[in-house]
Amino acid sequence: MPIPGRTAKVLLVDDHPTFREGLKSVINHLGGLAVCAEADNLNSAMLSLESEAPDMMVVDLNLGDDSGLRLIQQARRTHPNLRILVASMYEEFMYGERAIKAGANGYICKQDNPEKLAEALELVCGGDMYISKQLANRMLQHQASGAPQETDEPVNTLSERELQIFNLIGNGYSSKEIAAKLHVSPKTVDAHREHIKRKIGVSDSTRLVHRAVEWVLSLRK
Amino acid sequence: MPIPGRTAKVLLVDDHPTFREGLKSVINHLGGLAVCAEADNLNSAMLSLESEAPDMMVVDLNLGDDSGLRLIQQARRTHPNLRILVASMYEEFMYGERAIKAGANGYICKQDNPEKLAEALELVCGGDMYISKQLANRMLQHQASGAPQETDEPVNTLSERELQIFNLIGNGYSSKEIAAKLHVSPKTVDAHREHIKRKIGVSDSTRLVHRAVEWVLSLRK
DNA sequence: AATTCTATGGGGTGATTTCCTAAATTTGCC
DNA sequence: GGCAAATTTAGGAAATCACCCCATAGAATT
Repeated sequence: MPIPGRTAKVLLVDDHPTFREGLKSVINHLGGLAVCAEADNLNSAMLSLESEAPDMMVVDLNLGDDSGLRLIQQARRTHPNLRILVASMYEEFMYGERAIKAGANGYICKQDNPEKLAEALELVCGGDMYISKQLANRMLQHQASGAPQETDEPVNTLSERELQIFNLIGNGYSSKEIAAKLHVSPKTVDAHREHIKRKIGVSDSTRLVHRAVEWVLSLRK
Repeated sequence: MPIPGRTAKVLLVDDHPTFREGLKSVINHLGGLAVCAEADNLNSAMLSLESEAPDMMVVDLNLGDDSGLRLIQQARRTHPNLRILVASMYEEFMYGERAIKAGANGYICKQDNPEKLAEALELVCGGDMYISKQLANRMLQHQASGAPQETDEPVNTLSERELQIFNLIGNGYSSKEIAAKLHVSPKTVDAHREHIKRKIGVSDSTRLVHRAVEWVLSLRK
């Protein structure tokens, strides 16, 4: 019984109508929850938040143009008590931390079965967080290691030099090339890379490149 | 009335249970069709083809390890009369031609609305093809010119396995992770990476990741 | 003045990449 | 059917890189 005394209203935000259909089916069989509106992009989701005043939002991170994280940030700012559950097709370790920092209350994968989805829905609707132990631990470690965990994108905490290198990585340059370009030792670039990795919270260099490219491409649009 | 005189049996193959739920909902409201089995990977799908003898299969291309195309090929070989409809999260022009060549009878996007899905289901189940005019034209042109499409992106010259790995790289997975996902040696993945690099013309692994991420992000419209 | 942050790099170990090679399988073609 | 080409698989060796700890010096902050 997530919201005492009445049925909780849920807004679905996903750009796949058939997936929304499935979500609706699961939610309506759950009891205590009812879908009150649907949206397939950031703007119509924000409008529905105003007009329908839902208690909870289930949101995909990839709304065609990747605006899921921004939607979470905006919704969290304007609706502090809204419960937000992320349903992403990507594994938790890829987007989980960013989603939680943006203001989500829980994260599940679309690959998860309906039982897990139901569990997450009930917990998040009841006001609890729903994240895996692994992610919780990872976030605690990042917290403990002094990572400046603002609601901001971690990119903003990079120093100028680090941002410059992050940008070059995102444009496809190797460490050696960056070193040559900046007239410093490859070891220096290496050190910067390590710092960047710690700041944005990735564990290996494959994902550093991935993030960097993602970021660079997000600037071009 | 797709199959005269009786209800057509449909097998759903998708690794997102909630999406399957949505598909089921649409299909069961359609009349003339009924879901007889579900699967979330290549092997269990092939087993269901044997045990349930469905008339039709609705299949996602990205079954966790991206084995959808291979499933279509195998299913087409062993079940020549099976109707196969692809429901992919990627737009038709990216995977459509590959899917049809592998043996599919139709292709829709998960972003399409249930009406279009219903239309595709009925047409394909009735024995027709369901592809857009654009794709049909493109395939005819390729057929006519005979030559491998030089004007196309080099990505299209990748073999199926190579494309699968390219895609996983673009989603941020390391070679080791890909090897585990595909149940092959990391050395094999490395070899594929080398081949891919040669085909798309990049010299080092940083740029390979860069191109892969770029490509994957370009798939999300 | 002390501390933290930033930029710069060294050193060493183990993992990864790269290159070469090669077998089994599949595919395409005549 | 059968041969050639491409694909998929993977091993070994050498080169490279990632990733850990560490150090120095200047700048910024407190």
